[in-house]
Amino acid sequence: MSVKIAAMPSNRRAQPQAEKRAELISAARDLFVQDGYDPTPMNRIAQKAGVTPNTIYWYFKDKDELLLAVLDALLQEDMAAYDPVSQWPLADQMVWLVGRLRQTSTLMATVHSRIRVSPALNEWHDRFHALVEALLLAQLPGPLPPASRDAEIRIICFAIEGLVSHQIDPVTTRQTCEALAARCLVLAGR
Amino acid sequence: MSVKIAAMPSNRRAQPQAEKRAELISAARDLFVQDGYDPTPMNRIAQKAGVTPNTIYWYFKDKDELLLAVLDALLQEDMAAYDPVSQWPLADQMVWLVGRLRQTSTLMATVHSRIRVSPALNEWHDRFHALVEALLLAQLPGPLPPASRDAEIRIICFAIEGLVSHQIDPVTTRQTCEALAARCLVLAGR
DNA sequence: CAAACCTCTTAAACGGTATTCAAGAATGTG
DNA sequence: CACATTCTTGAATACCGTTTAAGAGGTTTG
Repeated sequence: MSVKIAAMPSNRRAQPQAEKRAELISAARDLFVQDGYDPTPMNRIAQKAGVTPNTIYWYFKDKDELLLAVLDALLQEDMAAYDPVSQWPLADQMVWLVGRLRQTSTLMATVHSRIRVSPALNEWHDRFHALVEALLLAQLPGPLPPASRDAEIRIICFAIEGLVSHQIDPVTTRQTCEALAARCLVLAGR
Repeated sequence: MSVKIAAMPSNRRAQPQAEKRAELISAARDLFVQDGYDPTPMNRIAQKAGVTPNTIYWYFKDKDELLLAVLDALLQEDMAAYDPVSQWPLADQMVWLVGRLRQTSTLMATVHSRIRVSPALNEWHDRFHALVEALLLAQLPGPLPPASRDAEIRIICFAIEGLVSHQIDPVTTRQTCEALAARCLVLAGR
C-alpha cells in the first residue's frame, strides 16, 4: 500500500484491442447465425478467429457476453438497413422486418430461452422490445385512442415475432401483415 | 442362424414398465417446469425418481424424447382443464390460456429453440399449433371471410405466444386479449 | 540499459454434461 | 433347474464452458 496508488493510466496499444474484439464478434456472429448458439463451441469460434479458446475470455467474460456483443452488432446493422424502409407503407415495413429478422431467427429463439438464466440478456431483450415498439408507434396512422393503441402495438410486435420464429411461406406472411395494417386503419378511421 | 428364428413374443411384466415410465416422466416434468430443460441434468431426474441416470436410457432414447413425453403429459392436462373453459367468452378464454401456458413458459421457449435441432420436437410443435388453431377456429364468432379468418387465427395464436413468453402484467394481458376478441367481432359484424 | 509492469496469449487442467458399454441382477418361461 | 428376456448399474467416453498458472512481448520508469 505504498507505491502504485493512482498510477494506472490507460496506456498501451489500443487499436489491436478493438480490432481483435471485432474479429471475435464477427467470427462468433457467423457461427451463431449459421449453426445456433448452443451448438457452437467456443472451440470453433476461437479456431475461426485464429486464436486459442482461452483468448476469448480476455475479451469477454462469458459466452453470454459474447452473444450480447453479437446481438448488438446485428441490431446496429438492422437499424441502419431500416432507415430507408421507414418511408414504406406499414404492411410492407412489417414484411421487410419479418424477412430481415428471419435470417437470425435461431438467435431470437436463443434469446427467449436464455432470458430466465442471464439477467444481461434479459435487459437487452427489454431494450430491443422498447425500440421496436417505439418504431411501431411512430408508424401508426393518425391519432389512436391510447388504450387500444398500446394493445395494437403489442399485438403487431408479437405477431411479427411469431411470423419470424415459425417458418411461414411468403404469401401467408404478407397476408398476415396486411391484416395487421388493415386493422390499424380501421381503428384510426373510426 | 439355426435355433431362435421367430421366438420373440412380447411376454413379460407389462405393468411396472408403464409405471416406471410414468414416474420418470413425472420427475422430469417437475424439474423441467421449475428449473428449465437445459439446467436440469439427467442426474437430478434419476435421483428424484430413485434411479441411476443410465436407467432413464432404457425407457427413453434421449433427453429430447423424455422432453417430448413431458410435453405430451402437459398437453393432455391442459386439454382436460380446457374443457369447461370452452364455453366462456372468447377474450376470457384467451386470458385463461395465457395464464395456463405461462406456468410452462420456460418449456415453450425451450421447444422453440430446439426446433431446429430435433425433428421430433419440430413435429410436436407443428401438431400443437394445428391443435390450437383448430380450437380457435371453433371459437370464432359467425362466418368470417376465409382469407382474413386464417390471418386472424394466426395473429391471435402469435399474440398468445407473445403474452406467454414475455412476462406482462395481468391488466395489460387482459387488455390485449380484449383487443384481439374485439377485432374478431368487428370483422364478423361487417 | 535494466527492471518493473501491463497487455495479451496459451497449454493444461477442472468440473460438469449427455450418452454408451459391458456386466450383472431380477424375473418370468420351458 | 436352465434359460432367455427385461431391467439396472458402475464405469468409461467424449465434449463442453471456464479457470489457473505461466509466460511472451512491448511500454514505461528509475
